[in-house]
Amino acid sequence: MGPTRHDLLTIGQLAERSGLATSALRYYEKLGLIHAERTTGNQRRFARSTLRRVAFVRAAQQVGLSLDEVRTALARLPHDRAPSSQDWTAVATAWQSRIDRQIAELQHMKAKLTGCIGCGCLSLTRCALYNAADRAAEAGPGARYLLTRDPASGPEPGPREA
Amino acid sequence: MGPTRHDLLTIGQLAERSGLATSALRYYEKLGLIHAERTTGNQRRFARSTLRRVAFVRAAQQVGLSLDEVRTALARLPHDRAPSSQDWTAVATAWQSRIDRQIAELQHMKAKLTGCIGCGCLSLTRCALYNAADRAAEAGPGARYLLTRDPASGPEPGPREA
DNA sequence: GTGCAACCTGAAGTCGACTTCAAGTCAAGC
DNA sequence: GCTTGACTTGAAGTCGACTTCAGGTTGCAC
Repeated sequence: MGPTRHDLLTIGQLAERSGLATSALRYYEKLGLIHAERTTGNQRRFARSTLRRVAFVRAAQQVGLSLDEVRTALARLPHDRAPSSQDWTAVATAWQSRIDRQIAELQHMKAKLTGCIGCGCLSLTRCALYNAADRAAEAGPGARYLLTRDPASGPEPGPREA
Repeated sequence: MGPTRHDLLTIGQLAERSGLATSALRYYEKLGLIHAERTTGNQRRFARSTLRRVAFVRAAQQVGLSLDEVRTALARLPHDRAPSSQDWTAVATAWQSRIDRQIAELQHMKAKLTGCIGCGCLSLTRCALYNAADRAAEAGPGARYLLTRDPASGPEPGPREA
């Protein structure tokens, strides 16, 4: 099954080449992330550039963006032609700082764990991990990947150990 | 509202002290993550140690564990008494390597972005980012945080640029 | 002994990112 | 021109981690 005709891909071909399911691609189209022309018989035909767009979406997801955020990011790139180096640099640096934040949070967490291994405590009053988890959890449900430490969460009346 | 009586906490008190909603605590109980005794009138009363247990759950979630995995992890710790230093060290080191993996993936992604900024390409054939995203996305739906690059995904018949 | 906040239950709803399903239509190779 | 696989649609289902709701009960201060 080589490419059937000129530059337009069927949804099946796009799926195969992008590694996504056709259902996902339809979903993306509904969200406005990608666009398809239609044959007289109402079947989708995707421009080859859609492959690039889809890849962009997946990459953005890996960085932690929601599809809604991806839509915004895509809106900033030129509509359906190749983005310039500048366009791309802006996006990529934004993503990098996002990644940096995520890494920083992970390292913070790791440092806490190290401390806890040292002390072996799991002490309610002393353990940094507890104080980390304590109030650190209002990031809502759903696709949280790694969130939120919340320093200085006010002095609690010290409880006895359990 | 000081602690009303001895060492048992109502669900409201536990909620306040742990920073979780009562609904979440009931949910945790249903999953078997925490345990409550009951008054004659069927109201929950939590041991003080539950606070520790809840903190453990939240900390584990931050590391990226699902509640189901947390249940497993909790099962490895002594039932409702303070875990020993050894118990804890085992868990914490496991978590650390998890964190390390996550960090590594993020750094991998970041490196790719840096490369892409350099080349400014968004080239279908050359850009590492595309090849990363290309087949990297079968981690199922839901709380994926940062996943999966999939090296060596077979040579595709090189497409022209879009 | 009464008022009311806090508690109880099970069922259903929510969110994001999809997948699955049913029932029908299109494209193209023979 | 017919068959068959790829496509179409909208609606509903899934998953994890909860929240919200409705309708009823308990605990405790006054």
